[in-house]
Amino acid sequence: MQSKIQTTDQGGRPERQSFIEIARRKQIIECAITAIAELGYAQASLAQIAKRAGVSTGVISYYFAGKDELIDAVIHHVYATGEAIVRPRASNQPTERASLRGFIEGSVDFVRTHPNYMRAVKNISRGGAAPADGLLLDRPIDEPRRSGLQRIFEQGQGNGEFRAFSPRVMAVTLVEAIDAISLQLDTHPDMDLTAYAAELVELFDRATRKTED
Amino acid sequence: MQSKIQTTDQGGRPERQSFIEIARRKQIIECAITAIAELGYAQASLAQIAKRAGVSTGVISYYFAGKDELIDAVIHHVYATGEAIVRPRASNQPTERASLRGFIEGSVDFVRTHPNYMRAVKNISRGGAAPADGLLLDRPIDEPRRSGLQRIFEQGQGNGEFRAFSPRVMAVTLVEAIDAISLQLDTHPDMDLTAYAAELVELFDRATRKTED
Amino acid sequence: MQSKIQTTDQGGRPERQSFIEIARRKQIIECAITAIAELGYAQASLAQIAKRAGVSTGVISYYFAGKDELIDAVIHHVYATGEAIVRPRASNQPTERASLRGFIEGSVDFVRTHPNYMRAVKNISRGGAAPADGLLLDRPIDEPRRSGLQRIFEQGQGNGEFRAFSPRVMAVTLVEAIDAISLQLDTHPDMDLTAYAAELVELFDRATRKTED
Amino acid sequence: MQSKIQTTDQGGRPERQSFIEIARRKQIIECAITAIAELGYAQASLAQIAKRAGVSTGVISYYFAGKDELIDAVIHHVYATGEAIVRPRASNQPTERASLRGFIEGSVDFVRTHPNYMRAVKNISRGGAAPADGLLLDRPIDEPRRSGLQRIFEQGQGNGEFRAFSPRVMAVTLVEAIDAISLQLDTHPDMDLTAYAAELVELFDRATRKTED
DNA sequence: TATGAATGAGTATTCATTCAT
DNA sequence: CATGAATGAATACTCATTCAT
Repeated sequence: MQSKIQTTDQGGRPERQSFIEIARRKQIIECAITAIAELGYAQASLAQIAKRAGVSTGVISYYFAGKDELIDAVIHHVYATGEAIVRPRASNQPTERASLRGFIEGSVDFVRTHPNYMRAVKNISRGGAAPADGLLLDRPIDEPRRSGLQRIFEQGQGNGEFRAFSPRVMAVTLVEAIDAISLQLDTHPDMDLTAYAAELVELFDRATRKTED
Repeated sequence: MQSKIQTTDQGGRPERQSFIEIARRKQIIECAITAIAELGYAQASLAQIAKRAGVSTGVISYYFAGKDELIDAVIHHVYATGEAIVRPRASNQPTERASLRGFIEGSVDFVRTHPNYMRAVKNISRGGAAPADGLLLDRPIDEPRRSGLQRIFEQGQGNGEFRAFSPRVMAVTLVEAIDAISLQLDTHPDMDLTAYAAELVELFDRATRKTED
Repeated sequence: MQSKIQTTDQGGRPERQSFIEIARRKQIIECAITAIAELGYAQASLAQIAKRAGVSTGVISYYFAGKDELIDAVIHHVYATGEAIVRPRASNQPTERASLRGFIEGSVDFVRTHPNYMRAVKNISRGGAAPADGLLLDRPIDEPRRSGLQRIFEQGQGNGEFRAFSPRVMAVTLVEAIDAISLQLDTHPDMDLTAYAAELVELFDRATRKTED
Repeated sequence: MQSKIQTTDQGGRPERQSFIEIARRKQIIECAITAIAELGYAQASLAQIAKRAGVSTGVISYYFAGKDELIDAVIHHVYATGEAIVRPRASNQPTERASLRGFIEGSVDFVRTHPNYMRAVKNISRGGAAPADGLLLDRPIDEPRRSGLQRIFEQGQGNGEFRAFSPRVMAVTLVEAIDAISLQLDTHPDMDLTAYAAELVELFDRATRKTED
C-alpha cells in the first residue's frame, strides 16, 4: 500500500497518526481554506492548494484519500475551530439570554479572527462535490451549530426566559445571520463588527424575550 | 447563421426574438435552474443541463453566448419571478409593518411555489464564476432585494413605526433568513411553510417594533 | 432529392444550372474569398461566409456539396479570373521575352486589382481541408499557371531567346515571386506595385536571357 | 504542481528546466512539425500531435501553456535549426556573391535534411492563428531570414559586386524560391536537389550581378 | 428555394488522481 | 516521504451538416 489512507480500517480503530502526518494534514487544510476563500470552490484546484502549501499535488493525495476527504477535513476543521471559540462564551452563563449574547458575540469574534474560515465553508457548502449517485446534495454542515443554539432556545423557553417561538426557525435564522457576515465583509471590509454584533444581540434579544407587561 | 447569439449587435436595436427562441431560452433556463439546484453549481455542466432539456449541448451554445450568459439569465429570471410575487404584497401597504409582513409572506410563498429557484441562485452565488482579475468573488446578486427591504426599514424608522436599529443589518438578516428556507426544505421537505412564515413575521415584528411602555 | 448537388451525375454530363443557381454560387464564392482573405482559412467558417453573403448557412450547403466543394470552387474562380487577366498579356507576343514581361505585369495587375483573391488561395492552399484518408495534402493548384509559364520558357529556349536553364525551376520561382506580393501587401499596403513589377521583369529578364558576348 | 507551465514567473529567474522536460518539449515539437507538415495546420489538432508522440493530450498542455505556445516553439525551432545550417555557409565569405551562393546551397541543404520543417512553418504561416483584434494575419515569421538576405544584397551593392536593384524584392523572391522547394518535394519526391540548388545559384547570380561590358 | 433550428463530432484545455523514481 | 510526470475523463465551446418548415 503506497498511501497512508485507508478508506476501511480493517481493525476498526482509527489509524495511529504520526506527528508529521498530523502537521502535514493541518498545513494542507489551512492552505485549502485560504485557496477556497480567495478563489472560490470551483477555482480552488488541488494544484492551487498545493502551490500555496509549497508542495506537489501528490502530497495531498498521499495524505487525503481524495479531494472529497480534504474538503470534509476543511469543514470539520472550521467547525471545530469555531466551536472552540464560541462554546466557552455560550456555556455556563447564568441565563440563557446571556448564553445567546455569548453565542452571537463569540461567533462574530470567530468571523473577525478567522475571516476566511466561514467564507471557505460557505463557498464549499453548495458549490461543490459530487453527490455520489443520488441527487441529494446539501451537506448538513451547519447542523451541529444549529442544534446547539436550538438547545439554548429550548432551555430558555423551559425556564421562562424566552417567549414561545419555534426554536428551529430562530436557530436557523440566527445561524444564517452570522454566516452572512463573512459575505458582508467581502464587500464592506471596514465594517464595524462590534457594532454589528451589538445589533444582532439586540435583534435576537427582542425577538426571543418575553414581553413584560 | 450558425448561432442566434451576437455579442455585438451592430444595429443597436433590440433583436427581434422569435417565439421559438423565447420558448427555448426559457426551457433551457428552467432546466439550468433544476440542474443547479439539484447538483450544485460545480456539477451543473452544460451537458447535464442539456440532458435535462432533452437537447444536445450545442443548442445551449446556440441560444446563449456562453455559460456565463446562461447563468446571468438564470439569476435574472429567478429575481424577476421573485419580485413579481413579492412586490405586490410588500408595496402600497398602509404601514411599513404591514409591508414587512407582506415581504416575508410573499417571499415564503415564492420559496414554496419555486423551491428550486432560490436554491439555484444560492448555489451559483458562491461556488462559481471566475474571479476575473481580482480576488473578490461573490456576485452581489442579493443587493436589489436587500436595498428594497432596507428602504422599508428606513421609512418605518422615519415615520416612527420602527425602533432605531441598523437597517442594513436587519435587511441582511431577513434576506438570509428567507433564503435559508430553501435549504431547510432540502432536509425537511414536509415543513409547514405557513407556520414558518408566521414565525418569521413574529420574529421580525418584535425585532423592529418600538417598545410601547 | 433535397439538394441541387449530386456528387455523381448519372448522366455523366454537367447538370443544367439555372441562372439563379449560377448567381448564388458566384455570390457565395466571392464572400468566401473575402472571408478567407480577411480571417484566414481557419476562422472562415461557413457561418462567417454566410453572414457576409447575407444568407443562412443552409444556402451554402444547398449550393455546394460541402465545404470542400466550395473551397474548390473558390480556387477555380480565382485561377480563372487570374488567367483571364494574365493570358491576353502573355500570349501572342512577338517574343517569348515579351511574353515573360507580359506575364509578370499581368500577374501584378491581377494582384493589384484583386488583392484578396491570391491571398485567399494562399490561405487555403496549405491551411486546410481534410486529406481524405491519405496523408498527402498539397493541392496542386498552381500547376496550370506553372505549366503555362514553363511553356514560355521552353519555347524561348527553343528559339534561342533564352539561355539554358531548368524551365521548371524558373517557373516555380517566378510563380512564388508573384504570389509573395499579396503577402507583402499585407504588411506594406502602400507598396508601389508598378515598381515591384519592373523589378521582377528586370530580375527574370536577366535570369533568363542569353549572355551576349 | 499540475503543470510545468507558469505564465508569470514570479521569481523573474529563468526557470530551471529538467532534462526530461527539455526532451519532452523537443519530442512534442518534432511531432507537431510532422503533424502540421503532413496534415496541414487546420487538421493538426493537439490530439493528432499527441497521438504521434505516443502520449495523451494532457502532456502537451503540461509542457506548453497552450497551442499558441507550442506553435511558437515550433516556429522558433525550425528557424533556429535552419539558421544553424545556413548561417555558417552564408557568413565570412570572401565576396557577397559567395555569401549568396552559400545561402542558397545551405538553404537547399536544410530543406533536404529537414523536409518537414519548412513545410510545417509554411502551413502555419497562413491558415492559422486567430487574428487577435485586427484583420491582419500572416505572422511575419520570415522576416529575420528576409532581412539577413537583404543585408547581403545591400553590402554587395555597396561594394560594387551587385547591380542596382531592390534588395527587398530580391530577398522576398529568393526566400519564396527556397520555400517553394518543400512544396515541390511533395509532388516530386525524387527531385535532384543539388541540381535545383545549382539552378537557383545561377538564376540569382545572373539576376544580381553587374553586367560587365 | 431559403430559413434557422438542431445535431454530434471535434476543439483546446483543466484537473483529480496515479505511480515510478 | 515527496516529487513531478503522465493519464484520461470532463469541461465549455465551435462548426459543418441536416432537415422540417
